[in-house]
Amino acid sequence: MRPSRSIPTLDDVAKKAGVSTATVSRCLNSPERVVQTTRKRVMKAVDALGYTPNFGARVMAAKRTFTIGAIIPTMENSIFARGLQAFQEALHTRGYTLLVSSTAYRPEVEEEQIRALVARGADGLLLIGHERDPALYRYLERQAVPALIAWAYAPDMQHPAIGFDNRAAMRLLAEEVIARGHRRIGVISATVKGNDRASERLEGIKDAASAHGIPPEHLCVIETPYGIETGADAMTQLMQELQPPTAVMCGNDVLAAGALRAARAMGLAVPEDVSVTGFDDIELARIVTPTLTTVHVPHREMGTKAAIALIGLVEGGPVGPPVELQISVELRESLGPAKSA
Amino acid sequence: MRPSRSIPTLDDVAKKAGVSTATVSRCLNSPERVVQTTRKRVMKAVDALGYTPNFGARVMAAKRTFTIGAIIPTMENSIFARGLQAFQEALHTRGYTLLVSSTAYRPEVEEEQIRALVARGADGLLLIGHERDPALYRYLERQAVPALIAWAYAPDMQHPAIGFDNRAAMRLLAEEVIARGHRRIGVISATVKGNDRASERLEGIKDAASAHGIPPEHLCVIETPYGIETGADAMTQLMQELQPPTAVMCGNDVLAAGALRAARAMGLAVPEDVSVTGFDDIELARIVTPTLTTVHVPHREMGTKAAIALIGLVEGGPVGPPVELQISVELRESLGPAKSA
DNA sequence: ACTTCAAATGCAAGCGCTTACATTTTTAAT
DNA sequence: ATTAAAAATGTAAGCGCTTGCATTTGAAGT
Repeated sequence: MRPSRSIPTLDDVAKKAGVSTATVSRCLNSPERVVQTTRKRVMKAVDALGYTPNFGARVMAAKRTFTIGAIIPTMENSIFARGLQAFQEALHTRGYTLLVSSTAYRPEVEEEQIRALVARGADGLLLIGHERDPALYRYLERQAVPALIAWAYAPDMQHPAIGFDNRAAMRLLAEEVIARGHRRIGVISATVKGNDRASERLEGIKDAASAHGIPPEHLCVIETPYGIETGADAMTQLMQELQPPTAVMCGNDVLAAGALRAARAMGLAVPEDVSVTGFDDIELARIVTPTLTTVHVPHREMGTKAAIALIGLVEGGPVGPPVELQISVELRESLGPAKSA
Repeated sequence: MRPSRSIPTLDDVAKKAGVSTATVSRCLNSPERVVQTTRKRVMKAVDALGYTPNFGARVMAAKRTFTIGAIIPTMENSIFARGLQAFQEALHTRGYTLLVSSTAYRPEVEEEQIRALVARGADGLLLIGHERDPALYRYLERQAVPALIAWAYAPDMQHPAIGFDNRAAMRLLAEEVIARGHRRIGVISATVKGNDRASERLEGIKDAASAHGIPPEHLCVIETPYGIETGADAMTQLMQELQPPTAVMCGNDVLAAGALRAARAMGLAVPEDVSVTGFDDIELARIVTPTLTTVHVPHREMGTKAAIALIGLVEGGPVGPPVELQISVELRESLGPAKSA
């Protein structure tokens, strides 16, 4: 739809500067290969015309875009934001540009976005979690676009990855909860389908429960989409049971924030009447009242390392083993001893 | 760096299907122009080869990308996230893809990102706020890339825009504060330089102050970068003055959340000892304790309308006047009457 | 069977850029 | 001065795709 009038091309610049297009191209891409005087002349022409190289043409000719794509489930909250920001910064200092798309947790949208980014010549991709259609991995391989998986880790993963063991992390937290005497534990989990992080976290809780003689099926699990509202609703429901739990473990901090709000609305004191835990340690966790006991994830570190690793792959480096990041349990106010029955 | 081996091209598909490249191209872009039987054959070849059109080549030949770029100051918090999500959804249903970049509030990065997106063939751009180097606007015009400005509104704006009047909105809120008897008002503003939203909000407070006989220079203004920590620090500083303010107005909800935390840390009750207000009404505002009095901005509406407007521009529609969205003051717990001296 | 015309397909010219290779200019050594 | 080597620049061949125009095919009408 753009008027073809006026957008200057390499040719225009070349003409204006009285050189060949090759020289202009070299001025832009490897300045050291053209002598000062000509370079100056060319640059002046570039400025005068307000020339910007046409990216499509450039990609086509050069096969390289210095663009990395990231596809995340959502931008609506800070879970990925922090890590992504670090990722972007690290890329930027290394001369790469980041393009982000989000999928609203819908696999078919993810596929679409992956294709869009690949088609746009992304040199590499950052993907969240490892659970997706194998055909997609085959596609990426075929297109020779390296993809790095973040926010997930398992020692036996097929693909380059950087993350942490969601299951073990949540288990660690659950151990803390159980150690404080909680036996009736409610769980508010994010939707498990197509979300390996959510399902692994849930498993982690079950692991701890089994280990301490609590039959996993005694856990009262509510699965709900992402959000503060949904977290609050789930909490309300949990606490209305005949035998309400003494502790509610949430799949992430956002759900936990909702749970906290619901507890307050119901006149329940946290942690006196009921304990609540989260996961991710986003800023929210320190702001809510009471402050939230949660699992701390080194988001920024993950983002930075992901950038370095991905650039390594893009530039032809070898595929290293999955990288596991250390998490830690942050004990804060929202977790207390179980209320004696 | 991709091995040239194997990535299938239009030609490969054409050969495999025994037709010309033109026919394959038509199959992909205007299927109705090719007869069923051939189309099937071609599609089979496409699938068999795992063919994806090369975007660069496509752009170059067709001049149209169905891609919209958005450049936002930060992804680290939900201020833009909510609106952006709506923006993306609206674009998606209309067949456009959204690519996002962030600038960390640095103008030179913004310029870079704008160029990157334009070069990548973005059909249109979403920009936040109107304050930027005029040369950039000229550049966009020259490249014939329509840009829509969001999160800002002023009746006399030169460019297509959708947003709200930050100054008037903040003034409205300030009136409420003053109406409750506050005369010593502290202000925690985001960095004003290069950020018209921040400076207009500040002006809004001054407007209200002047109107009620409070000399604007009596306002105690602290300017600080974005963040919860910085907000908390500013609050601490403010409350240590000899004559601490009875109300602290913050430039956005995130700063206000920090202020609230600092108040608690200092043993100050909100709003009994000091009132606090925010701006934006992000989810945070309802979660903090006490809940935050703030200005509600219709983020999702803004995102959706921005998408529609921008697509209109991209598809050659006329440039409408700036659109003003209605905001409202949300009175919640954090604002109370001034503590009598 | 023989036009006529529309529908389907093929041909080939770019789109704007990079880069191998060829050519010219400069530098330095004899 | 003369010449070889190095440095700077130019030439032109694609990169993979779309699309105007030419050609072929097929259906319909006589």
